[in-house]
Amino acid sequence: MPISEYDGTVARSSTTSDVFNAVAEARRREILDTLIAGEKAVGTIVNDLSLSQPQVSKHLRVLSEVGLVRCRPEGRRRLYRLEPARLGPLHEWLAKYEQTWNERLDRMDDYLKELQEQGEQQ
Amino acid sequence: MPISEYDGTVARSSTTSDVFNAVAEARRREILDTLIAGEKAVGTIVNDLSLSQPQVSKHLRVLSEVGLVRCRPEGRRRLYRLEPARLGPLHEWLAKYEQTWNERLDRMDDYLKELQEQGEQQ
DNA sequence: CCATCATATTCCGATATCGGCATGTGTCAA
DNA sequence: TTGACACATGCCGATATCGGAATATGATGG
Repeated sequence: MPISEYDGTVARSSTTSDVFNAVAEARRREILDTLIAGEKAVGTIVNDLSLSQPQVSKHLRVLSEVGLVRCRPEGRRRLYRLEPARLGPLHEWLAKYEQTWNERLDRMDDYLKELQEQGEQQ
Repeated sequence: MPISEYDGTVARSSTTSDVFNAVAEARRREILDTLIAGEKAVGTIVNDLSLSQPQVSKHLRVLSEVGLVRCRPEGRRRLYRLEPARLGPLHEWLAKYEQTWNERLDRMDDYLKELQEQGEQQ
């Protein structure tokens, strides 16, 4: 008799721990958006976005864990600010597609340039 | 007595239905990545990424639903191709942060241009 | 030291999500 | 028409995730 039978199921890996998933939640994006204006206290975010305080704290925690925001205590408040550099992975991933994205436009551009050069030669 | 008591819980909205969440899954990103090379059949993706066939089909379904890929039947196979334009929302959202991101570099750039123009004037 | 304000954390139920497995559907070839 | 191939779908269990409510922590002012 084996010590343990085969389970047949697979453990899901935690997903909240990377930038892509952190940003996948609409509320978290809203929080990031509101932080573009600058450093804000939790209470300010709660008011601006009409979310519950625990909700905001939890989302800020997720954002902190992936480094998208940083915290600075000021008196009894905590000011959160954006760390936009951490969007790097997203940006880099997306960059691969922008080339594909623009390929048609690029080809069109090349074609137009070709026409133009021919015109100049004649 | 009320017809129904208050539940106290809140229904979660489906998340897989927007581009951000579609792209949040690592496997789905891999699938998209492998499609940059061009149109591929499901079986090809299965081989290239060493995933199970149903897994790939399901992920392709999610990607289809948000328009990130499109399907074309060819014989008994189905060829999927990228629809990079659908990454627009992601790109636009990110664009807001690249400005913040590059602010320092931009200021540096402005400073250099200023120096250069002064040099040309003299 | 105590009351209060600001925020974080914990507990909970409902639901979404993922992967494996089995099966359905559709197309081709003999 | 039948069988094989390519893919899609349905069902399942385990787990992740979200929001609400209550509570814990921590700083401040009197």
